[in-house]
Amino acid sequence: MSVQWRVAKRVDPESCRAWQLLMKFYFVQRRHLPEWAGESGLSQVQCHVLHLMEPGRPVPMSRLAEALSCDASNVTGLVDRMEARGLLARRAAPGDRRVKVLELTPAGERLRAEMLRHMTGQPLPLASLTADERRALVGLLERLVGED
Amino acid sequence: MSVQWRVAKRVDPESCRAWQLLMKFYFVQRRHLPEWAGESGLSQVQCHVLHLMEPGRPVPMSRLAEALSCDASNVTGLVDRMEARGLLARRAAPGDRRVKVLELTPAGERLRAEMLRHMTGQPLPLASLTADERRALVGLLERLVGED
DNA sequence: TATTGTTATACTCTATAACTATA
DNA sequence: TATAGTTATAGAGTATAACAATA
Repeated sequence: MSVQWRVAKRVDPESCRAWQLLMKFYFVQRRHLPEWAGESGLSQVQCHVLHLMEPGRPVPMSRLAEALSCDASNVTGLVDRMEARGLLARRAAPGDRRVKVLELTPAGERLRAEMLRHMTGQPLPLASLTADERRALVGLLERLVGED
Repeated sequence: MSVQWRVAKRVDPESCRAWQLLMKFYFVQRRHLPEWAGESGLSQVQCHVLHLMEPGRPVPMSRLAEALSCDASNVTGLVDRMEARGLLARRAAPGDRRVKVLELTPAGERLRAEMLRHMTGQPLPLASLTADERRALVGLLERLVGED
């Protein structure tokens, strides 16, 4: 870890400020996550699962563990509880009898849609931006978060 | 909840897209939070506490519960564990003998600085933006997340 | 009376290690 | 042998209710 290396890693002030604000945004959102769950009592990780599970797109358990950056044994219990609540279901995967894929139930799809509705509009004052500014923000975020 | 109300709440496509991307950003960051904790094994909520606790600024327990949107009884256990790890300390508050204020220890300050360093630069490709774009992003985020 | 923080309790989240079934 | 998922276990996070000390 030489001086040269540290100099090479030095970033400009705008990037530092941008990162400060992105971190702050993350924690502001984290604080308001209970509101997104609404009356349903979803936990943070359950909100994350619901966000990841798109209707009509089965997801193997192992892929969920990867997407959550958590251990596979964790996913077992998590899916147990969400399945017991009727939000999703395990199904056999064609081609490999070891894997189980997850699908949203109709109730799960409804709750997911409700959560997404709760998330949009709170708590940031997006309306305070002009139409041009919103377009610029979308363009920048597309570059950062990507399309996938 | 009349039809008029629902029409009044309708938002433009740019705002919808912006919200989709902001939500995605949140969950992308959430996934990478274990990396921010580095070798220290900090949990998500402990990272949140460290982010909130600025060196030299004592915080009452009740204010921490409010900032985390969680119950006061939760804060008791959380602070117990972080205090046991030597990251922060309870102190009596002048003027009101009911309240206890929290302060970072030197070890807590060091770990906080290390966490902030880990957070900046990962996992978003901020370097892919031009200097002008970074300035624009900072300006928009300042408006959204505010200064506080 | 109201507020700050704690305790007791119960449930959820999380990782580690050992295991089964399948590839 | 390696991989997908489960079980057992232990510790951390979380809310509810009841409580003590203070305002």
